[in-house]
Amino acid sequence: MLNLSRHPTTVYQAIADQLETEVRSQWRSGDFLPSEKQLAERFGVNRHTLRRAVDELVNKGLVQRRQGKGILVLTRPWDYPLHAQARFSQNLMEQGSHPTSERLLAVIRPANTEVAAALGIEEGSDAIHLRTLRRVDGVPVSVINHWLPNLEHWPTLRAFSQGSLHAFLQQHLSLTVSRAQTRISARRAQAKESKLLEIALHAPLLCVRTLNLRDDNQQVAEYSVSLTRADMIELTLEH
Amino acid sequence: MLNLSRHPTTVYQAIADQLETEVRSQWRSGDFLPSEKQLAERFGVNRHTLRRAVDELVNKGLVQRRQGKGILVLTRPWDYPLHAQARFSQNLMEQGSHPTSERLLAVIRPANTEVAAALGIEEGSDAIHLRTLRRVDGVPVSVINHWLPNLEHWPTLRAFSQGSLHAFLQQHLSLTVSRAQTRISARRAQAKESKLLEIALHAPLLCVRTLNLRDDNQQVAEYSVSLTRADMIELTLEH
DNA sequence: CGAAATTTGTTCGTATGTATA
DNA sequence: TTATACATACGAACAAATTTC
Repeated sequence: MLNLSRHPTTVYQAIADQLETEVRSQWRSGDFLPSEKQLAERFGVNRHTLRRAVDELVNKGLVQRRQGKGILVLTRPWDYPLHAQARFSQNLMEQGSHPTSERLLAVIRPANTEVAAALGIEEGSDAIHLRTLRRVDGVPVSVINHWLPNLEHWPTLRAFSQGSLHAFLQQHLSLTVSRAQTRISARRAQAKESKLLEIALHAPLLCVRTLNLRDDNQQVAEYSVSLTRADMIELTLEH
Repeated sequence: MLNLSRHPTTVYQAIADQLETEVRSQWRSGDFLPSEKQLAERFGVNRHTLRRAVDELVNKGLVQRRQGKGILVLTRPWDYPLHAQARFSQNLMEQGSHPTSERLLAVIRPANTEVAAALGIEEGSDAIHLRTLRRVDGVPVSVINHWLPNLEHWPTLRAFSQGSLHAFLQQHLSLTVSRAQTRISARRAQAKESKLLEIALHAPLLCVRTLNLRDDNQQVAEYSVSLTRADMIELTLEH
């Protein structure tokens, strides 16, 4: 009855495998699975064992428990090709210059420790803060926070609404910038990020911090931190 | 007895909070906690309840279970100050040339699809496969798989046991190599990787795929895939 | 080397609490 | 209010991995 072909280690694991297959094929985002009681009866196991199996799906981000309601399916179609076939590649040097971005936020706010250190300004002093969301084929892939120390650019920048920020700086402020340093790390998606990027809580994100200098005087022009869905994008670098 | 000050919701949560405090203050990486039986008796709860509390710490990546042994503490003091202060930086260009690596594996085996494509050989034909583990201050940070297409190097390479692979190639085979392409992605740690790197299951890993060419004739000399603890290492790139 | 003891992992059962419809 | 469904907690037993003797 159960698929025990690959790793027939435990009962709950076999049930988890079976449930994952069903969730990925015959259930859709927003659906609720049958109740734990029903599923336990169907598989002929104790409800604890069934719960342990569902735990696996919860940890994989495929379903969510809702007390009093049921087990919510989160499956997204691009969850299937876990292998890198369906990934997009992005050149690491193209940070901040994607024509497909939309602006989510544009404010002036005090710089925190990290931003102040990067921009070379005093902690708590004002800086321009933009947030953009980049999509590929309509799917959100990166949320990028940009900070700029030069407040004189604010009247112009607040008009930025979509497209490439670097192209905008060039066009409206005659400002050309180049990358001085790039730092790459990875971490799990937190609540806000998982909502923006439409992914599971704790899904892995690539984090790229870039410092951009003005070409003319080598002053810091922009500091950006991009968070990119690691299941969608791979960074490349040619030497 | 238990710290119920903040979220006194459940027994297991209160125990988890208490254990987390203790793990962060009085235990060190590599220690084993008292047995579940002892802890359950100490807190006056059933072993299931104690296990549910430890589950919380496992999910946070603070401890790891080892069947038959105990509960391993992984405390990383840099877990809370989410700022990257305590991180080590690694230049992205230094892939494969770390003097602190130890060899875990050295075999000849058929290349799978990915490796064959990278090395430019036929799928299923033999290649040299090395696996190394890199540590920083004794803490495992990267596991690296290296594949080399030239089987003539095997008699020499099988003697490689520790240190920098690239230095070894240079010294014993007069082979100098350079990076041609680098691809960077991120994913969650799977079971084997989390054990090797002593991190939580599903902890984020940076994955760097590098293609190295011989300097003399530009032939593919080595393809490597490194998996690095994202909580420990940050990749940097100066331009 | 092997048997026993220890420790974590899995599975059953039962009961009660809490959130939702 | 009642019924349903998930959440927590206790108890018992055995399996599997590791260490110890």
